[in-house]
Amino acid sequence: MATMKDVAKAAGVSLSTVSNTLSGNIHVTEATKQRVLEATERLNYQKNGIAADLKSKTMRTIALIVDDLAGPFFSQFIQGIQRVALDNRYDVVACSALGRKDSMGVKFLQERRASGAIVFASDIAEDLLLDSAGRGLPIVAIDRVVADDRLVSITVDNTQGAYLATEHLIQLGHTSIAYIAGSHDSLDDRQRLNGFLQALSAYGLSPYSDLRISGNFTEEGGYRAIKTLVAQKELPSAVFFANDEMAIGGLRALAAEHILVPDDISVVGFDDIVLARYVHPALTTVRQPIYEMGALAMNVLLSSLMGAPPKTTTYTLSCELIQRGSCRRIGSKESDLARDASSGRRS
Amino acid sequence: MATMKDVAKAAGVSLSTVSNTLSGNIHVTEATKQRVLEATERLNYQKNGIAADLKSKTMRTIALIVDDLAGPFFSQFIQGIQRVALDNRYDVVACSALGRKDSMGVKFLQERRASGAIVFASDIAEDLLLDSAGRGLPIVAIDRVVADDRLVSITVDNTQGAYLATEHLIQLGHTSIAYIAGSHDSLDDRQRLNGFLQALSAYGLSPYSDLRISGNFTEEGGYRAIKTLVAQKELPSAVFFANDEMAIGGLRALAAEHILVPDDISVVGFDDIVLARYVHPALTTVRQPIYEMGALAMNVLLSSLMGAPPKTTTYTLSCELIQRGSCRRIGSKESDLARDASSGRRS
DNA sequence: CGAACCGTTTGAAACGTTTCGAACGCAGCA
DNA sequence: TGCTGCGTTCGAAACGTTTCAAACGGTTCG
Repeated sequence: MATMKDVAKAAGVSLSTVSNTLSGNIHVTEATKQRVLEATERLNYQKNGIAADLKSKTMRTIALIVDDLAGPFFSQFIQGIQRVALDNRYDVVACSALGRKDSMGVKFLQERRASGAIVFASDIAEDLLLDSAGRGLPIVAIDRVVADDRLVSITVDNTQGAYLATEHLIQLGHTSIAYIAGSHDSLDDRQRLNGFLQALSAYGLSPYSDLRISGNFTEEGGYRAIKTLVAQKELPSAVFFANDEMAIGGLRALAAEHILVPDDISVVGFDDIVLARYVHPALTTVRQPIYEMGALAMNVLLSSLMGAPPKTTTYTLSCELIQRGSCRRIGSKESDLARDASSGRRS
Repeated sequence: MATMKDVAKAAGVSLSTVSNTLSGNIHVTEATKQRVLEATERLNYQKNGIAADLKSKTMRTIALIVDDLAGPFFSQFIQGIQRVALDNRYDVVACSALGRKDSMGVKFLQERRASGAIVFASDIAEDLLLDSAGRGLPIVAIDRVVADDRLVSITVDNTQGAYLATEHLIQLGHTSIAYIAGSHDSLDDRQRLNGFLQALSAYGLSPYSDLRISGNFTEEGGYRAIKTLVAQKELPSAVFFANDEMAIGGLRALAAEHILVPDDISVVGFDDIVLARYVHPALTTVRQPIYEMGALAMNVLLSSLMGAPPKTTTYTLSCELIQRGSCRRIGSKESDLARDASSGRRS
C-alpha cells in the first residue's frame, strides 16, 4: 500500500505536488502531471480516504440512520434520498440503529463520521440527536417531533390521512366504523385516532364502539382484532386499521370467517405498503409520501450544509387516499348527507 | 468541539493518559480516571472516529455494497449479515453502487474506508474487485463467479433450483412446460434454463416450444410473455418463470384472459420474494437462501479478518422448493412414470 | 542501601493526507 | 542589471487520535 510519499519519491517531486496533481485544485505543468500519474500507476497507489477526510473535514457523506435496514419503508425512503444526493454529488451510507448504544448509527452521530445525518429511527434517543445537533452536525429527523430549533423534523400528517380515510368511508354511506389501533403509546397511532374521531364528529357520527382494540401494528394483531370483533357478534360495516399490516391480517381473518370484503364489510388501511396492492381484495389505504419525505429530507439537509439558514424547523407532509377494492358503497341517501357535511371538513 | 488535548489540559494529565482512560486498553488509577471523565463531561468531548480509524487502521466496519438499496433481496440479505456482524461487534454500513465510477461503493472499495466488504452488485466491475482484494481488502462477492483466489464468492445453485421446480411440475403430471426466460445475457438465467432442460431430459421430455420468450425479469415482461403465449393459441399445462416478478405479471395476464390458475395452468416462479405468498393464488416458487447467504458471507469475511486462510474460494448454496397454491396435479399415470425416472436425478 | 521490579504516567512519533506561506525560476520592464 | 510579478513547486505544519518506549515513584528483595 503505497502512500503519497512513495509516489512523490518515485516521481521525483514533492509530496504537495502529488497532492495538488491528484486533487486537481492547483494547476501543475503537464510534464509533472504525467510524471506523477505514471508513478501512481506504477506503484498501484490508491488514496487513503480516511486520512483525506481527517484533514479536510469535509467528507460529502450523509449518514442515513434507520431502525431497520430491512423495514417496509426503507426501500422507498432511500430512493427519494439517493436521487437528490446523487444529483448533488453527495454520498449516502445507510446504517442501522440496531444494537442501540453502540450501533453504527450512534457512531456516525457521535464521532463526526458524516457531514450530515437523516434519522428515521425511533431507537435513537432524542437527547443524543440534540447533543449531536448542538455540536454542529446538521440533522433531519423523520417521523418525530422535536421542539428544538437545532434540528429540523419532517413528519407526515397522520391526522389528515386518517380523516381522509374515514371521510371516504362515511361518504360511501358507512355509519358504523371501527378503528383498530396500532399501539396506544405511539404518536402515529394517537394522531390517526384523532383524525378518525375528527371526521366522525364532523359528520355527526360517533365511534362504532367504545371498545379500544389494539393490534400492535402487526399482521397477527390485525388478525386477532377481527376475531375479537367477530366474537362481539355485531360487526361494523367498515373497519379502519391504523396500518396496512394489520389490515392485511384482518383481511385474512375475515376470509377465515367467510365474511366477504367488500360486500359484507369495507376495509381501509394506512401506509400503502407494496403488499397492499396485491392482497385480495386489493386494499384501499392511505398513502404516506415516503419517497417525497426522503427527497425533502435530503434537500433540507443539503441547503443546511450550504450554510443556508433553515426556513422552518418542521415540515408536515400530507397523505393521499388510494382507492382500491376493499371498500363498497352502501345505502344511497347517506352519500348525499355526506356531501352536505363535507363543508365541515377540517383544514 | 473539544479534542483530547483539551481534555488532557483540563484534567491536568497528559494526552496519552486521556487516550488510555477512554479506550480502556491500559489501566489507570481510579482517581485520574475520575478526573478525566469529569473533564470530558465538562467539555462535552466526543472522540473523532475518523482520526481514531486513521491511526489504528482497524475500524471494525464492513461495507455492504449493493446495486440498489431498495432492491427486493436487500432486506433479507442484510438481516443475515447484521445478525452475524452484531454478534461479533462489527458494524456494517450499506452503500449503493449507484453512480458507477464514483459511487460510495467504489469509494469504500478503493479508499480503505472499511476493513472488509461484501459485494452484491453487478454494477461493480470485476477488475475493481480484484484490484482491491489484491491490495489486501478482504472481499466476499455474492452472485458472481470470480476465478481468482484473492476473493471468495458465494453463489446460489440456480441450476439445482430450476431442476427442483421443473421436477416438481413433472411429478405433478405435466409434460408440456414452458420456460419464460429473464434476460439472455444473465448468468442466473442461463443456469436456470439449464436446470430446466436437465430436468426435462432426465425425465425424457423435451421443452414445450422452441420459442424463447424473455420477460426481462420484470412483472411487465411476465405479463407480456403470457399474452404472447396465449396468442400462440395452444397453451402449455405449466409455466416456469425465471423469477417471481415475472410470474406475478404472468398471473395477472392469466387472470385477464380468464385462464384459471392452477386449474387450467400451473405456474412456478423463482426467488420467493415476499409478495409470492400474497398473490392470488399464492405462488409456488423456489426459495433462494438469501438470508443464509448474508450470514455466510459475513462469517467468511470475519474469519478472513481473523487471519484464517480461506477453506475454499467458492461456496454454492442450494435452493428449496416452496409449494403453494399455483400448481395442480394433472392426469395420474404420469406421476408413476415420474417416480420411476427420479433415479435419473442429477447430483 | 542499592538494585530490580512493577504499575502508572508521559513524551513523542507516527497515521496519510491537505493546505498555506515561502521559495524558486523566469519573463517583462525600467 | 536589478526589480517586480507570475506561475509552479516545495517544506512544514496541521488534523486528532493511538501506541511505544521511556520516565517516574514506590515497593520489595537481596
